[in-house]
Amino acid sequence: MNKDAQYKIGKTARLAGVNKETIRYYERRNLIQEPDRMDSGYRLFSQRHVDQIRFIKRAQELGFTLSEIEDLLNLKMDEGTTCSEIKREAEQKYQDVMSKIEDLQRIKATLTGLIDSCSGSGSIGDCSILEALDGENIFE
Amino acid sequence: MNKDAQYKIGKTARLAGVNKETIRYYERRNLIQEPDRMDSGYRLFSQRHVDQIRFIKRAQELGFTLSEIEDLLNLKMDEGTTCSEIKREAEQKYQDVMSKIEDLQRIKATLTGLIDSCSGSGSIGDCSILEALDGENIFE
DNA sequence: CTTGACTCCGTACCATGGTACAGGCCTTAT
DNA sequence: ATAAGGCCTGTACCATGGTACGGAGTCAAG
Repeated sequence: MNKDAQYKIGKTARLAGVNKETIRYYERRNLIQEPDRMDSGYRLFSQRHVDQIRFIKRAQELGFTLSEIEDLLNLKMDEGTTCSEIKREAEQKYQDVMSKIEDLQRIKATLTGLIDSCSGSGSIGDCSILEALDGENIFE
Repeated sequence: MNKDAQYKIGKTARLAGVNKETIRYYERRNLIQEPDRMDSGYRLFSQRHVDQIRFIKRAQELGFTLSEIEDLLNLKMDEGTTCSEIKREAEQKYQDVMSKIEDLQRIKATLTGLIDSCSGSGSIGDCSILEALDGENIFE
């Protein structure tokens, strides 16, 4: 378990739980540091790279886009960054998530209304769901 | 207000509240019937087309993708479709929306936890948000 | 030393929902 | 009759987050 172990891309991908192509893609997008190279040109990644890829994956699970994660990583690397800057990013993302939830709640309410209005029997000539979608009054 | 009025694409786009290119795109995707054509090749749309484009837009606002809307339109056109089939689609979409909401609720809770854990002062060396993203234990 | 597995790079492609030309023809108002 | 504006097609491009492929070079185990 050498701290300075170097992994080729396949092993790195397995350790980080992603596809090899994803790693190359992250490298192109500058989401990870350029790896060392063997004489042959093979990439050599360190444990830090693996950790960073996992960081990216976790941030994605929290709804951050890769661009936002890039910003986050830049903040993370910068000695001058304060904790409050990071917190502000998290709070911004919290607001984003909240507003997505609100959008979906409205959609859900509309769907509930449509579903309740539909008897579920008969032909589509009388379907109140289609009528509502045809009309102007869905979001009243 | 002739029921059989025929509009060229620009007017149709204004009436339906979309971009001209969007109409052509919907036509390519078979989301609207092929319009009549003038001798010159100009498309001539009817009020029915306008209504259909609005139908599509409203269904989109409810979270249906264009592929799903295509299915919905096929059901709508088919005389043999029953109201319960339409209702089933709506219920399926309701489930989709619910599960998106649930995902976002979990994300929101995680973000809340991270934000609360962060004092907001100090340098990033001590930032509990970054620590959590570095660690394994974000989701509990 | 051979052979299979691995890696390289560049490019193209996937889905999603459009938008933006370019070059040329058509319509409409004056 | 002419000019401005609208419309045609085909193709390329936008963002997002990757995945796939081909042809060539490399590594490692037996």
